[in-house]
Amino acid sequence: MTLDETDRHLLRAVQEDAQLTAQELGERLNLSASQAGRRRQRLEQAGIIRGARAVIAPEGVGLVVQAFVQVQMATHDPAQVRAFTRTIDLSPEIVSAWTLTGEADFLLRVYCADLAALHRLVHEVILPIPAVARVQSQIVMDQQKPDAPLPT
Amino acid sequence: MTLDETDRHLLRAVQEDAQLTAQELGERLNLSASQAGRRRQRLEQAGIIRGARAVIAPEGVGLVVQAFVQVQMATHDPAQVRAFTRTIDLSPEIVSAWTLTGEADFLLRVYCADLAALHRLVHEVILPIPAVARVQSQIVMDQQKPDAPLPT
DNA sequence: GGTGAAATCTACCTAGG
DNA sequence: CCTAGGTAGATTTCACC
Repeated sequence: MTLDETDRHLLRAVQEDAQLTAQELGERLNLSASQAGRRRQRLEQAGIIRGARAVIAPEGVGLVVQAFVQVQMATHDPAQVRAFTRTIDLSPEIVSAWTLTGEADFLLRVYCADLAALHRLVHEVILPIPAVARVQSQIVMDQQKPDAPLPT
Repeated sequence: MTLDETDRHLLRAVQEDAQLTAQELGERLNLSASQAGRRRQRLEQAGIIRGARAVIAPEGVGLVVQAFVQVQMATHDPAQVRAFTRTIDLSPEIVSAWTLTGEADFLLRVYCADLAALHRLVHEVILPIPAVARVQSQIVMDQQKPDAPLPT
């Protein structure tokens, strides 16, 4: 699918606010409401706009500790790694997990109620998994740039 | 503000899909549409629901390389660091940036069109900044757990 | 690009604990 | 008195022109 400059502008707009009406979107793009709505719908059907997520204030729900946890595996044996990815799936504090190139095999993004909860997650949940060799957690002190739109 | 179990259930639901109608939300929560809408509105006004963002498929807009870039600073002098944070703000490929405890001072999340673009960002944009001492970038191979709702 | 029917939101109202 | 459910007018969407 080919995107023109107006499409890219639309994608930036809905990433900042998914609740814009077709009317408001049209004003930003210098389009009529019907054209703006039509373009948005086309991008949804093409799978480029995947959906919309509400943004929650973590402090509002008592999650004051954010951290990134790097995990190095002792083995790459699929059966062993599977026990680890299962734990990822089942731990609600782990909201995102990526496999990375380089020395750290996994990067986890976690939200906890307090430092003790983070400590428990690392030492009682992640480290005891046989496939895990080493864990390093870094606490987020400040978010300098908060989730900007993708560079389209 | 105090949240009951229904509020937490609502927050999980709108994080998965912010476009749910009050009707649909009510069905999931065993509430009438009017009550579901009222609760959502209350959580918005309390600032717990901050808004909604569209989720874009990165590949759909030609961004096939995702990476995390760790940056260690040579100095903590505010004026020097400022030049770095300004670059963060001005670089569209850098979508998120956090300051962390531990050896790496900043963690950047970046999206690029290709490996060459990532290489240029690191070597021609970030590394030349005087305040920057060391940069290590790790490319995302796979997203194991994709942005789950916050554990509420 | 515009229009109208259908659906949605939201402010207001009523009932029950 | 406070919370839940229902209703009607205004707003938004979307298929069609």
